[in-house]
Amino acid sequence: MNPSTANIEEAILSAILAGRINPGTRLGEQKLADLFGVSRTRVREAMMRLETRGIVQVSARRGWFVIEPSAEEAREAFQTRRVIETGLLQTLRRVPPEVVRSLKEHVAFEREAIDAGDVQSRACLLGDFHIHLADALGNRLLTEIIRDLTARTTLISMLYQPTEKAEESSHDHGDIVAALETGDIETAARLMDEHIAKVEAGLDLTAKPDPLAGLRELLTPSTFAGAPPSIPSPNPPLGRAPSGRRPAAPRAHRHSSRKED
Amino acid sequence: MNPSTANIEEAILSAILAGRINPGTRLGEQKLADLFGVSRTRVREAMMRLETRGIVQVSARRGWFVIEPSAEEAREAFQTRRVIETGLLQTLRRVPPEVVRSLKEHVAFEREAIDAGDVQSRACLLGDFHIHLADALGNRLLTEIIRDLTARTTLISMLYQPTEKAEESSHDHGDIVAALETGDIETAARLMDEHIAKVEAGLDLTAKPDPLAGLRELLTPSTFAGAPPSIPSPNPPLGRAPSGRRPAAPRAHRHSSRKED
DNA sequence: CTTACAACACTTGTATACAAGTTTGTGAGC
DNA sequence: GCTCACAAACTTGTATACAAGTGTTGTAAG
Repeated sequence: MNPSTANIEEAILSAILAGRINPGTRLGEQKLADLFGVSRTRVREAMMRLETRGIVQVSARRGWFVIEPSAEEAREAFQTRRVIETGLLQTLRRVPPEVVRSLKEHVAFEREAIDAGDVQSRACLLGDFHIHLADALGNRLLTEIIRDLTARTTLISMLYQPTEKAEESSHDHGDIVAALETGDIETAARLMDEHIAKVEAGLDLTAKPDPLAGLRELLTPSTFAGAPPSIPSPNPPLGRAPSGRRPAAPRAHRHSSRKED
Repeated sequence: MNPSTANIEEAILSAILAGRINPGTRLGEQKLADLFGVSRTRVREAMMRLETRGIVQVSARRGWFVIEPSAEEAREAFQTRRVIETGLLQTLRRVPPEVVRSLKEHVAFEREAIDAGDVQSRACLLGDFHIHLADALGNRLLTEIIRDLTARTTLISMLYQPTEKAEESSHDHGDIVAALETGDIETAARLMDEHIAKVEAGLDLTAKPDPLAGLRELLTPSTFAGAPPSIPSPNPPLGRAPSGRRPAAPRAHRHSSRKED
């Protein structure tokens, strides 16, 4: 089968929603072209579409990178989600019983994944809850918008969230569904607002994302004996670059390895 | 200067927001490339970006067309706007005085354009009101979303609106601003909901958009003697001024479906 | 040992050529 | 006169070649 640009787009987006692709990841055109068995042209199309959806960014002649939202952009994304999702709930006059059932089922799946410790499924399901909720309105346009926003906030969480609070989120989801079941839309909207605000508050937006995070992650887990004694450690809050942020290069600048022994 | 893809994108989008480009207009790659003095590649990029934003659609090997939303899609677009814009207002806790002043000024401009009979400015300003309002939050992401949605509903209005009710819309805008000025956010949100609902209700979504509208429009205004006796005109008269300017794509070339006779 | 510099490999940006499909125009046959 | 078949013109789809930068690395001077 010959993957279309939509396939490529979708593959990347769902990988992001599932948390398999980190923010800042470089997505080389040629690599992707080889991977999907098409020419660069198609990959480029997909990347440009993803760029207009706010998922990736291009750095001129350096490559395509999964976005690394700044603190300001993170705030905007969460505010946008609060605006849209509370507005959505308030528009929902009544929730059909089968939708409630479907949502309850979804929350049950969340719990399952959490209990099983399945990190991948867990992240995917937690984001999917909001998409499913949007589906309740049956508005494809709105669902699409929320889907893109969810991808964005998922990436933000990966950048700034010190610890995942999956259980708490799932609990919130359960409360929202419960309110919907009793028909108390107003409460559901309030709970949603608080839920999103809570997720945002759980982030550490003051901490500049570590430009070496990718490398560090690649190196630390391999705890075999031959590894260097200690990676310098997640540094204390270092001063932020004053003028503009550079799209973090995935590879280290140069290893001025002054290791002290 | 060499127009970038963003320039092309923006040129087309603002032409749509200003009502200079009708839904269904064909946008040929080569024509646009010649017009902007670039190769097809750049035009293609711009079109694909606009496609992901829901502004144009491609019909395989036939061309790019400005979207002609179906009745169902129209409903979705208006519902989405209601959800987002009421949500936005409710998020707005207080409105800074200078924003209120700016909005009042904007409404004054609307009135001016309406009184002057400037159809082009009028349509542009009426849509721009909502974009300005979104600006009040200072959330660029949300503003961008609303901008795209406004483009979409502008096109829908061109397709389905039998008569423009510019004065009424501008009046509604004034009421909303007045409510904001007194700090009565709740009322502002309600007014906005009613306003958008009213605009939607003013459409005739039951009427299938005339696939020959473009052609008919091009032919009817020329009321010279030698013209064919009468264009069949299956629909009640649509009174759109010819405004003999030529759009970006000179040919309004429609895919003619089967005609009833 | 550090630093400056130049060459190199690699990536995206853009145009162009050709393939594939659609619409339009033309003429033969009835 | 009308319909149908077929060819020509035109349009988008896709790949490829080359141009233009960017970051890295090797090397030599201080």
